[in-house]
Amino acid sequence: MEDSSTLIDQRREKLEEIRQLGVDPYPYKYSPTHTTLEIREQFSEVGDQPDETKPVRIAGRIMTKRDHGKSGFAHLQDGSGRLQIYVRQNAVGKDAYQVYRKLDVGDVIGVDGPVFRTRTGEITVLVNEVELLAKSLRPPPEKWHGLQNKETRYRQRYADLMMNPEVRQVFINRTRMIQAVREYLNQDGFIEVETPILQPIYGGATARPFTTHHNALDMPLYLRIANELYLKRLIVGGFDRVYEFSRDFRNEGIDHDHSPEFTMIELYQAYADYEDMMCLTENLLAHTAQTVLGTTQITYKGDSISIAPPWRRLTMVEAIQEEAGIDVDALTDAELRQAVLDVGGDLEGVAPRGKLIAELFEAHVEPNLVQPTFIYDYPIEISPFAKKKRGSDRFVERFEFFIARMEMGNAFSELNDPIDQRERFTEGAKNQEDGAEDALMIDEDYLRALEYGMPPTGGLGFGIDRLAMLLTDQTSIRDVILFPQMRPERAD
RNA sequence: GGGCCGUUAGCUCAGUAGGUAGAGCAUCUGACUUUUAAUCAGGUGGUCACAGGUUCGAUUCCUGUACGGCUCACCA
Repeated sequence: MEDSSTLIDQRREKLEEIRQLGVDPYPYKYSPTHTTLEIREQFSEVGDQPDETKPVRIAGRIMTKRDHGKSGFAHLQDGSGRLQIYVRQNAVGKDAYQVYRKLDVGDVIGVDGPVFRTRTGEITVLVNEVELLAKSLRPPPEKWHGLQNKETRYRQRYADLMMNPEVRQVFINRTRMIQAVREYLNQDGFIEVETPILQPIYGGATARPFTTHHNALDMPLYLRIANELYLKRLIVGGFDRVYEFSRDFRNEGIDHDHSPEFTMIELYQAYADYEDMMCLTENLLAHTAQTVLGTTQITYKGDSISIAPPWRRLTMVEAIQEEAGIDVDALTDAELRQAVLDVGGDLEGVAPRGKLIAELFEAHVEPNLVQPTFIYDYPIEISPFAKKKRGSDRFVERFEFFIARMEMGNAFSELNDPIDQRERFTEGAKNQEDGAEDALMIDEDYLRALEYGMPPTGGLGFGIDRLAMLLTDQTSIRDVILFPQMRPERAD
């Protein structure tokens, strides 16, 4: 990172000059009275005469600077926006003005003075005192185009955020979205909990984990791929409604909607089933969109989408019938295999019927699900933690919901029969003999918990990052994660 | 993993049908006390991602590497 630059050299020289003038370029504190936004609001009626009896103090980064001899304009940017300041030599004094002239775009300063409106109508602080709060040594990106280069934007998110207000808004909306979800669940009697990220046995999903090692215990540990099984232990323990925003880690590919480190929310509600979860899902997301965006009508990649309940609901079998005209129940195993081959599916090993059905669904239906849609009743073979559908041995009470062609979340009537659960584990663990790293690990402690008895429970999980993408109209998951994972830069 | 594309000044980008490069902004010097992409005058700034090859000569053509983007496949 030691890239020599004359621009940086110049700023270091200025830093020394400022010190020579007796100014500390890195003081300890400043006490603003207002944010720039508060000034905009409180002084919206201000006239062209500054009211010296109502001085304000604001602090922020110099984003533009226009010097005019013995006066100058600049824009300060703080967390709430930008505001213009006007610095005049005969207001701040000659010495202070000398220091001000040495300041650069990028420097953080505090100013004190009254508010007025300039000839062109812009609300402006007429500065009586300037204080340098932090000297910037690295020149910021260009003021007009901002920072465009995607690689730099991801690697130096700080520069991206300071230059690109729309990026900042994406992340503010992400946070507000999380707050809206939390608020809704808290009001609905849910308790937010924290469960282990380091897990001795990973479970609750199928994915390859990140592996680490605990020295003192001398044992392997895994970064969680899901927190499902811990939350259900809490249901056994008597927390009837729990949720957790869970940073999960999956050692898989990276693309526009997959990140090795991502955020899910999982929630569990005792005495509920998957239909209750459908209602909760659509109401929760509608509330969230309404809170963050003020509407349930959103636009994503040019598609107009309504989040308002009720959402379309259809079973996986119905969906395949509708979109592909294929009645999977009428097909023999061989015909089903052929149907999968027809859509370019791969049939490694002995694919059970349920997997074939899911393949057909993914190929024919998933790409068409733009409006919010619940797809329910999944094949049992791909759903080891879901309870069998009432009256069926082949399907389970599970749904996933899709919006804008993205798989957003997953829910079940949770399997609470410990004997059935053990069989599902055993079935799933068979994959491990094939060396599959994402095979199910038998979690004996979880089975023990179920043996104590878990009430009937509805569970739901959905991807926070994907929801953030949807609500902020971003096409890549990296654009809703502040510091996306990147390969290291080459050391020069 | 495959395919396509990109990497040129601090930033945003041109460009060289092979003869070592330009603009705008930023920066520096000077002028300027209501500007706002301030203006005016004059300057500085680049191993053209990295390494090989072809060539009298490569930033340009070829090959490889690194990093990134888009996309297809896979996993969520």
